[in-house]
Amino acid sequence: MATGRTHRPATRSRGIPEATVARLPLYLRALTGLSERSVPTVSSEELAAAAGVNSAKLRKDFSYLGSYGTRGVGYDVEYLVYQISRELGLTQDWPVVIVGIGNLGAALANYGGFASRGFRVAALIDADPAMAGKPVAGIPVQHSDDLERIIADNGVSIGVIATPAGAAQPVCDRLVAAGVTSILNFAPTVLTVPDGVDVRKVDLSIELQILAFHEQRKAGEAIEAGEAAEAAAEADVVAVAVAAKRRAPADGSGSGSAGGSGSSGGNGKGSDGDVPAVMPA
Amino acid sequence: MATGRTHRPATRSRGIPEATVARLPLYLRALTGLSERSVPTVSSEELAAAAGVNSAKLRKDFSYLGSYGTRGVGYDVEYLVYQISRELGLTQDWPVVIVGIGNLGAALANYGGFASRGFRVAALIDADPAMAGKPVAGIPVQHSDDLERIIADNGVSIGVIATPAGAAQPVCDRLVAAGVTSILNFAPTVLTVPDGVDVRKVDLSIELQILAFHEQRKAGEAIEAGEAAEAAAEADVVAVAVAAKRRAPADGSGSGSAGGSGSSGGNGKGSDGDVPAVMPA
DNA sequence: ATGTCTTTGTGAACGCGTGCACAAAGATGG
DNA sequence: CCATCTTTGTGCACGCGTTCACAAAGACAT
Ligand SMILES: NC(=O)c1ccc[n+]([C@@H]2O[C@H](COP(=O)([O-])OP(=O)(O)OC[C@H]3O[C@@H](n4cnc5c(N)ncnc54)[C@H](O)[C@@H]3O)[C@@H](O)[C@H]2O)c1
Ligand SMILES: NC(=O)c1ccc[n+]([C@@H]2O[C@H](COP(=O)([O-])OP(=O)(O)OC[C@H]3O[C@@H](n4cnc5c(N)ncnc54)[C@H](O)[C@@H]3O)[C@@H](O)[C@H]2O)c1
Repeated sequence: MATGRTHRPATRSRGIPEATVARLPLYLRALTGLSERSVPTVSSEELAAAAGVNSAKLRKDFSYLGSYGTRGVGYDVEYLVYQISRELGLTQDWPVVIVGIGNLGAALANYGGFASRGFRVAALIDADPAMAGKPVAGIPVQHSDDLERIIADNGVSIGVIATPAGAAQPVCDRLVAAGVTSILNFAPTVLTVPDGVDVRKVDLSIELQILAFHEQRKAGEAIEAGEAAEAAAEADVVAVAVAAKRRAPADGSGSGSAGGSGSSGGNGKGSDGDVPAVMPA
Repeated sequence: MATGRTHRPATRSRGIPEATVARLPLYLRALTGLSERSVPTVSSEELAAAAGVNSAKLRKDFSYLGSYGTRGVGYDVEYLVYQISRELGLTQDWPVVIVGIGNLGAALANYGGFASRGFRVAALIDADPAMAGKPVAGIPVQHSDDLERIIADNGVSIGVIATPAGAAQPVCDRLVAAGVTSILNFAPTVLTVPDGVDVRKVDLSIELQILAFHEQRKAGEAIEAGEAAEAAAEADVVAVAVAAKRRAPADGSGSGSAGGSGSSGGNGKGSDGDVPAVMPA
């Protein structure tokens, strides 16, 4: 998940909670799908299922936008699509620049989902002189010397950074100085920006590490359970039916549906008994 | 940020809060930087600044791992690097498969940051027969017919999905059936998985929409302020002319009241004054 | 040994987000 | 017009996450 705003301790922006804002695009996507299939109305229950959220949460989210539903019927799909689009600012055109046209930057430039919702790739910028003029996804790459002019000429307020980590902060500073007030950062660095500028980051490495944490925990629990259950013979399974032997540690607590997990941890490795490289004092 | 776990209402995994787990990679990155510069110890204040978080939060995060600091001194960098790595499961090897080797998948395969921390690209999988055998980032692409065998042979438990949206759920199902229990999804779809399987998603489109929301809000506020202050000269909040002609309808309603529905959008503009395609009844 | 100074670890308060549960609103049928 | 049935909108309670603030722990100097 690309998470992480910077600064702004959850300022209830115009009355709409941040968590709600983050879900609106999800609803919008589900609604667009319904719209294409000409479904006229949808209930909170159905839409919530399509978006993968709780229906009460969805209703509360919509309540922040106003009362757009009809009791006993549900929500008018087209109308809701319009309202959410307007709320998110998608009824206007957002020129975007991508800085750093390498592997990732090029993939982003080629991404069709960009233009689909009000976003338009206004320019591609790279520091490599050899790339200047070369077209990527039909758009000629421009040299970063012209960054300020490009931002100004196109009225760009959203910038995407796909440069190496070391270049990210300097590029960010230039973008901000040139007038950009929203940045989507793919480089693995913490960007520092002045107040009034929003930064969101997408960090593949962090996502994988979070998954690894849970994966390790799952494997650990499985082993614990397995050993407790007396040297289960199912030692080196990997494929077997995933949650088949689900052992739910029955954590006891009532509310949280828990959801631990069983399942085979992939690597049945044994070599993890490493020792701290350095002791603390 | 790539956000979004699926299911699991924040089950305090092994006592470590989910929010803390999500920050550990951030700390680890900062610590690695210090380690490379041979800094022996670091205070919570310094490290927190480097990671872009509050120092109290950082100390509380570390307290979940144990008492690894020394009062009056700070934390031993090397020791902390090891502890966090171990906690995240990075001391072991995690074979990963990438499914869908298109623009994005190829960029991911080429991503160096992958191997840096215990993650190893075990295989690249694509449904296009024309791609089979072709090397991408030095690794030959394999056909998706062999998906199950590849997962099993390599003991893969983490899968990355970079296929078109339509193929994501079927691919996900096959991965899970084959034994994968953690999935990082780049396709713009809500994946449904059985209990015990973790899904995280990276959704560029959602990130942009969230930025657009705030961008619109900023523009609206700037105008409000400007008008209220009567052509005040302090217009240069950050980016002066950015989207200067937007006119947020300033819905006025306080919290919840939900009352003032009417008030038709205040955009007196000509061109962008779209009208709801359908009214709600 | 004692005092001072730095920094950790955490108790406690607070606010946000979530989900339950239900009254009210409105559709639908007779 | 009334009864019934569906579904919204939201009051409320609860738990997680964040932050403040401070006592305790230990380093270091004298
Ligand atoms: N490739 C991925 O899948 C992936 C995944 C996650 C994160 N990332 C991160 O995204 C960033 C880009 O990754 P990549 O694989 O595309 O790298 P890359 O080396 O292929 O591309 C980087 C590009 O940035 C350009 N560049 C360098 N300095 C610049 C500057 N100051 N101004 C403008 N352009 C500049 C380079 O000329 C190059 O074209 C890196 O920070 C990487 O860590 C990449
Ligand atoms: N390119 C981006 O920057 C970007 C950004 C955000 C999200 N995405 C999403 O990532 C996904 C991939 O984007 P892309 O630009 O690389 O698309 P792409 O069309 O270039 O690549 C898709 C690849 O998936 C393969 N594929 C299709 N069905 C498959 C199946 N059933 N099993 C295995 N492989 C299959 C195709 O052969 C193709 O090689 C899309 O869902 C897209 O929306 C892409």
